[in-house]
Amino acid sequence: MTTSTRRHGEELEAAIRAAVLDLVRERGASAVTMEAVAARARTSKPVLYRRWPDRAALLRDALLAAATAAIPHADTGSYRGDMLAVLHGWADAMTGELAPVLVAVVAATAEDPELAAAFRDGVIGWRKEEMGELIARAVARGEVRPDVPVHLARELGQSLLWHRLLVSGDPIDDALVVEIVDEVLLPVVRAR
Amino acid sequence: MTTSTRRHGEELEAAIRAAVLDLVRERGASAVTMEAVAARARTSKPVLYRRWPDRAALLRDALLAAATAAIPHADTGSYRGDMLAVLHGWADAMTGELAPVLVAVVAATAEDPELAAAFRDGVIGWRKEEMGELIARAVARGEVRPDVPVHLARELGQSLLWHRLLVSGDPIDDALVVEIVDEVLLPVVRAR
DNA sequence: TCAGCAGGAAACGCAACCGTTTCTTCGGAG
DNA sequence: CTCCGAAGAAACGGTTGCGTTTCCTGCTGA
Repeated sequence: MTTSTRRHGEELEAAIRAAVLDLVRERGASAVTMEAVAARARTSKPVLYRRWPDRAALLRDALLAAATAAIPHADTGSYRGDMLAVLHGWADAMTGELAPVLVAVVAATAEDPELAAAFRDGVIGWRKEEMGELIARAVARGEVRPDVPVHLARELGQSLLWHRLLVSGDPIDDALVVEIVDEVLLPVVRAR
Repeated sequence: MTTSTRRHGEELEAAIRAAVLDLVRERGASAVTMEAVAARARTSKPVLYRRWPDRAALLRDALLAAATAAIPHADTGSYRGDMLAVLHGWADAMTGELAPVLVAVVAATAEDPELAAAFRDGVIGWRKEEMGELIARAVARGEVRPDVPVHLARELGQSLLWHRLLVSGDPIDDALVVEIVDEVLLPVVRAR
């Protein structure tokens, strides 16, 4: 039985963060009230306030932790393989359980400058570096022209996926990823 | 003096919608309370409730009206010219006074399915058609290969701009638009 | 083993905002 | 000119969520 055992430290915190994400998924970020989180995690408000100064900090922490875990990496040996792997990773995140969380992060960004800064420095900044290295490897292998506009190439594939997730609402699937790589990324990146 | 004149009908409604947008810009969508809107528009709550059933409806209405007005069109006679015009239009919207409003629309979409549907059917759907026609004209002129993946090509440029506005926070300017057209759109669309 | 820290339950006062009601006053249509 | 509908001011009760406090209890680590 896990029931009625009093949780501590790391275990308790994980349960709280999970409760936040559950609420985001089921009823949106506005449903993440201190009361609701405490109830959902079967704990109490003072426990929350002992760890996070206020509601915004808790939401920020839980969302960022989840988003960070979602970033895909790849080093398959070819540009096409790397890009397929990375974009499949994003597509999975954007179609699975994490999708509402990713949407919520961006939405919350609009009203929480601190979250915006952390998200862009941490999550997005890290992703930029990964993509930069991926492209550098491809250039070194001669698969990608050396004068490719890196700042565009490294966000092109993800942009299309984010656009569908956030703006158009159009479906995302594996066929789309392949199409993006073969019809968009390769032509852009190929020597002319 | 405009002061102390009692406004009516269309004029009053416009002032209310403007008040909503002002609040969104200055203090975020969560600051759009019925009290705040009434105060800002120098009117009273019953006036609001006479026109909109609740807070969500008012916000939805004001945001959608503003977003709809932002959609750029173009028919310059060339694919490159059309795309430059359309993307410059978006870039202007995303860097000017409308930027926080566009962000707020997408953010609000996450918690208001009715707004999401209206935004995607209306604003985005309309844009898709415009872009489809733009591409069809370009195909007819022989500037674009006939087997171009239209569903990708028509959202490619905008995706990069939306991604910067919503996700990465990276700057948007006219040089970027030119680069997108010349380095991304043209290579993708050109006969191979 | 036992002291004390941290978890958990309950209730608190407070503030904000909802949507409504009442009443007064302006101004536009006939 | 006058009448009626709409504008505007003010206050209402009700709800919700904040962040805090108090108190008890069980787990953990010395």
